[in-house]
Amino acid sequence: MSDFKLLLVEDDPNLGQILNEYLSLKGYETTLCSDGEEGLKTFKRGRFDLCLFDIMLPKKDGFSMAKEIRREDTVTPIIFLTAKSMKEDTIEGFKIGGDDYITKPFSMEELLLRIKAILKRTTEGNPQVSGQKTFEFGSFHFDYDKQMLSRGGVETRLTSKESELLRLLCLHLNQPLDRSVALKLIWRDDSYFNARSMDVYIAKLRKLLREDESVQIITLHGSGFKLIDS
Amino acid sequence: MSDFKLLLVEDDPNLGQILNEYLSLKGYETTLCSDGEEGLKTFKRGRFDLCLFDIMLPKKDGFSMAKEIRREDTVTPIIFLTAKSMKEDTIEGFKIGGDDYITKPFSMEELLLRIKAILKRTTEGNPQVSGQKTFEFGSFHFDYDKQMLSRGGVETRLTSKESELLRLLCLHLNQPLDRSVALKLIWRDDSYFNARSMDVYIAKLRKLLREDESVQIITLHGSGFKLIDS
DNA sequence: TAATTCCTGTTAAAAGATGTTAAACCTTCC
DNA sequence: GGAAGGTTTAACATCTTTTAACAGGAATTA
Repeated sequence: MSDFKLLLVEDDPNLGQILNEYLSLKGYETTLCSDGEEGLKTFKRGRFDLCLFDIMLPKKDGFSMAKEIRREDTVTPIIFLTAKSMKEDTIEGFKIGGDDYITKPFSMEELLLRIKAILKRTTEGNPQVSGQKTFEFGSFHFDYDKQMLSRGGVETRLTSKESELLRLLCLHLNQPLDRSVALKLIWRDDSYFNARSMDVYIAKLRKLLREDESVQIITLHGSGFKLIDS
Repeated sequence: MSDFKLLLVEDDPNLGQILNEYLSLKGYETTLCSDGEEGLKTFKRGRFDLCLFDIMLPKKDGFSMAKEIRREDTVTPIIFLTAKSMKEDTIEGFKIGGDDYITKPFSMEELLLRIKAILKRTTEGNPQVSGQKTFEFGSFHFDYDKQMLSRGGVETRLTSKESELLRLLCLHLNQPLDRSVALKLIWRDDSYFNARSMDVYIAKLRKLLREDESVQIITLHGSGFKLIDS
């Protein structure tokens, strides 16, 4: 039970409904609004831990809402739901103070991970919410913050991309990790070249993990990978 | 002792002098400039928590100054000192991102309250402008105001840029500090050369922090740095 | 099963970003 | 004007990430 309150503003009734149900299922208390003015009113009335704003909205768009909110409140994180066509730098301008964005179409899992990451960040220093930063699998110990993989006293420094990918695999230990989820979370975009880049990193990780036979990265052809620890 | 730095730009020498003295008395560190160009130059050179700009000024008016500043810095609040005759809606346009205005004649107390309110709002929970002045990490103690880093009785005097950067890293301890965020806040401009300058300072800090193994500055390739304390 | 196509594995080279040091440049203070 | 200290620029080294190229598998279709 996470007990976090989310404000979701999305005009597409189908998507809004689905997101609302999914997030409720995941333990968040979600309030759904279907246009900008209603969203803003709702925001001002209640207290929310995080906002999810579609950008194109009736009456008042997501950016305008954010701008108004930021006059009073520089803390509450806002995630924008954007169409892929959106210029990156348009959005960049709004990435001040913990804001983030996610491009449509996105998977539920992707959104959830993003929400978790942000809430973790903003609640940090709060001992009861300790995020997972270290992982154990096989005979390995992996410290995501330090970007360090160690085994039997031997430490290997990882690069940022290696760390990011290994972290995602660890979070899904013995479970499938979807290609496009990983690509969007780490590379921010699921494109052909990024996909090939990811394959290169899978190869690198495999080489590193070769030390321990009980650990492997399995290929799920056409869908993704799975880190298994037997 | 509030320890906030204010930039006051006012061409009327009498008013400027009085405000300067009054605000200093109230515990603010005030810098007074008498025209727009000087004000802008001073702003770019130092780090201020709040600006007080007269609108009618020699060389460059207050609005133009604000406009130039907002290109680089969307954070630092600005209060305009306006003549009563000024059209309200002219000013409204500039009330973006925490800006405010106050019409002449005003009482000192009124201004003080306005300043307090804004500083309170912008400092609260906002890591980038948090008023935290001393930091502990690993076996280090860092005093931002004194620009002093100490460890086991050994004190090292830091330069201002070193201090600014270390402060930002400390404010984001164990969290990513974005390159462009740091550049905009410290160098006021995210350009190629400033970025290289920042890299030089990262190297300097790393050398200083090398004393304690449990503390490191991790590179987040393509995005920034992270000060970790394990 | 053969042929085709798509997807992944692997390696190396290219491109890009950062690390590091030293010299050049700028201020400030005598 | 010169010295001292701080900051930026330049140059080169190194590391990280992406792109390219080719080799194999896996799935699909006939």
